[in-house]
Amino acid sequence: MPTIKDVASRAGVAISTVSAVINRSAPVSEEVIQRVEEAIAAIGYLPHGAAKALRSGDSRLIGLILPDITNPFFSTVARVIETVCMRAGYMTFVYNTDEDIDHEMRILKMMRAQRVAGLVLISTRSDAEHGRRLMSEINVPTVLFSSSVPATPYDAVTLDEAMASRIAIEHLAALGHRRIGVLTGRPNVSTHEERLEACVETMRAHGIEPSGDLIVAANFDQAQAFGATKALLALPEPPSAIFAFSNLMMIGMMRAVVASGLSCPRDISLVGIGDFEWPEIMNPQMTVVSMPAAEMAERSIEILLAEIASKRAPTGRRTMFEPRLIIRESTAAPRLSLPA
Amino acid sequence: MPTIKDVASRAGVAISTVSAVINRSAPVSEEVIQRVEEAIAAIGYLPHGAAKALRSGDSRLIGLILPDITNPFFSTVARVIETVCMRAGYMTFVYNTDEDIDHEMRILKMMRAQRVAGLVLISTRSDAEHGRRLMSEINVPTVLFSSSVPATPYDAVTLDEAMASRIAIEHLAALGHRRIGVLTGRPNVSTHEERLEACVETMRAHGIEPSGDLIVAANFDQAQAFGATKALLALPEPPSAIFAFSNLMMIGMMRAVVASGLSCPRDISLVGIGDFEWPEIMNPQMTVVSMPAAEMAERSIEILLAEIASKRAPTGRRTMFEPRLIIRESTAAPRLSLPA
DNA sequence: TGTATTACTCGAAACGTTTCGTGCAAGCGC
DNA sequence: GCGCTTGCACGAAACGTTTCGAGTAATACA
Repeated sequence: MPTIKDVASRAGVAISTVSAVINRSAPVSEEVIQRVEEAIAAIGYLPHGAAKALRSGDSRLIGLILPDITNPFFSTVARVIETVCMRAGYMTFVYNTDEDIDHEMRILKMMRAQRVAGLVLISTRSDAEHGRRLMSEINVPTVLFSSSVPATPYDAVTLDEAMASRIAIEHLAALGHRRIGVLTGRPNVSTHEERLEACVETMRAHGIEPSGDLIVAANFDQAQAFGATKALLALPEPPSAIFAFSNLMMIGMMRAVVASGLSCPRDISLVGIGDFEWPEIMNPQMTVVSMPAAEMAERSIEILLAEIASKRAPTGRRTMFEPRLIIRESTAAPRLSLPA
Repeated sequence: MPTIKDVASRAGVAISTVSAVINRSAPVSEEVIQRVEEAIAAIGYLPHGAAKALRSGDSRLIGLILPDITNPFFSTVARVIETVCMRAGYMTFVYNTDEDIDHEMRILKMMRAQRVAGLVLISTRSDAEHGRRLMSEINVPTVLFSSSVPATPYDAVTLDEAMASRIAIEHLAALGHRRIGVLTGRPNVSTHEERLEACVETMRAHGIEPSGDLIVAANFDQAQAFGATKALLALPEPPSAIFAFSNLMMIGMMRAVVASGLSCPRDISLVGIGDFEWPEIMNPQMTVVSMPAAEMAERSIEILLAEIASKRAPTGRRTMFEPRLIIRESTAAPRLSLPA
């Protein structure tokens, strides 16, 4: 591959002059610019990214760490971030953690080895201990996405998680449901904790005493949600509605309802957090709490790029977005309401 | 950030010795290895990727270029490739072309600037002219995925496209369909060309003369498939079945059927190429020609890594995988068959 | 007309590694 | 006891850039 040296000698100028015209970092005469650009085109020169990064100390690389790109929510996040980064002259590394904390740390290490200029991190845990580990492993501007980690100075972009639970439970309560099942995520994850707390609060506010039997952790996982839903449905007194904390768990619920020979919403109402791109092809069309994925992604990368550009310390601010309840077909009044 | 120099001075050895223990590239006494490893751990040293790449001439980077990571087919491809690469000590860049040929070339350029060691490319076009452009732009081992480009020396991993069309059309013909619509992709794409040719052949083999009215290009696109399907349905003599060349177009078809107030498979049968992860939550469950996405991805990256490792020229071989017809609910016998 | 300024170009150092030739001591065969 | 190999450690060069101080010619100012 040709180097800047080849360009220089072909154009009959010094290496530093070529650099100046490429980066427009110093005044160069029109005539020399011409010659250099011709030389570049003629030999097909492309600056060597690693050499540039090494010398300038700026990798122009950004890392995105998320649970699973296969999840449509995360893939749209990735697309948005990639697009914005490219426009700003950054390339992106996208890596999957599979919600495995050790793997997350391993990926963080790889990113650090690449000297990424910044990180958007959808972390798998959000307790203080993990926060400390993160702090020791991360030495670049970082924004947390869809989770907030205490004891940590990073900016965060999240949903208003409490509101998400509240509008879902209120919808169900308004329909007349009293026995409401909840498929939650996993302890030490802020989305889990905050949504769960708001669920309980909202139920109590509506005179429903949350029952431990009906609130089950399903790890944000489709298969676990399937199993948990079947178990819930097999209870002597099954819930008349179930609320799930993720889009994948919603799918698990629906599969379980089908597999149990029941029908939604006739036998059971279903709501979840996270929308689907083509609701009309689903059976039934799901009532969901939808989150503005693209807007959130855009905001997070904007915050990150601003922090990188300004070289300012993070503010530790949390930017929240509002979820929206979309009522479709999967929720209805309970079939027969038992006397309270 | 600490450098190898800091490690060296803390361990009381030369820089080259540190390098030798890190890379196990030369014999080092057990005692010195100890000291060096302690020093590394103590100061939290991580080799500088760009410096390594620059000096060694090996970026340990692999590029994956695909149409749209948001498409579940491609996101599973990306996951597989990322996983295999990481295991082999490579990092991956994943970029979306949006099926825009100029954007594809731009991304190729970025990849070249990063001096990626290899490329798996799901190209947007596959005519000879594009092949020539590719050849001039690509100077690293490359495997083409899901497309084959003539006049090009690259290895390719694809579906047996002819078989995909054949089994779909044969299924429809066996059910008794005579007026079969086809939603194709876009000219100059090998998946389009090969599938279309096989469609026509198979129809003729079954005594069905393909009609130009019923074969419409929808660009592999969901929205265009929606429109095309509505148009097909509004024909004076609408088809009794439609076959689409992609999973997204299948969704477009189903939406169009719903929007037209019709019912599948009662009023029309629908088949497509590409499966969905949770067919049972769809209405109706789709009959599809499924392709082994993960296996294909795995094979392609294996071929690429082998080519990189062996430093051998590509063989130009095409590895084909067999599609499989999965019959579910969206196909049935035509409602009333007109006399031929 | 002399001097300060500007516009341009250049050469060399530096970024953090790997690689290679060299040196040195110990062990070996004869 | 001598020369050879072997095992280990070292120093310096090189990878392809950017950056910076310095040099030169032309222009502007007084």
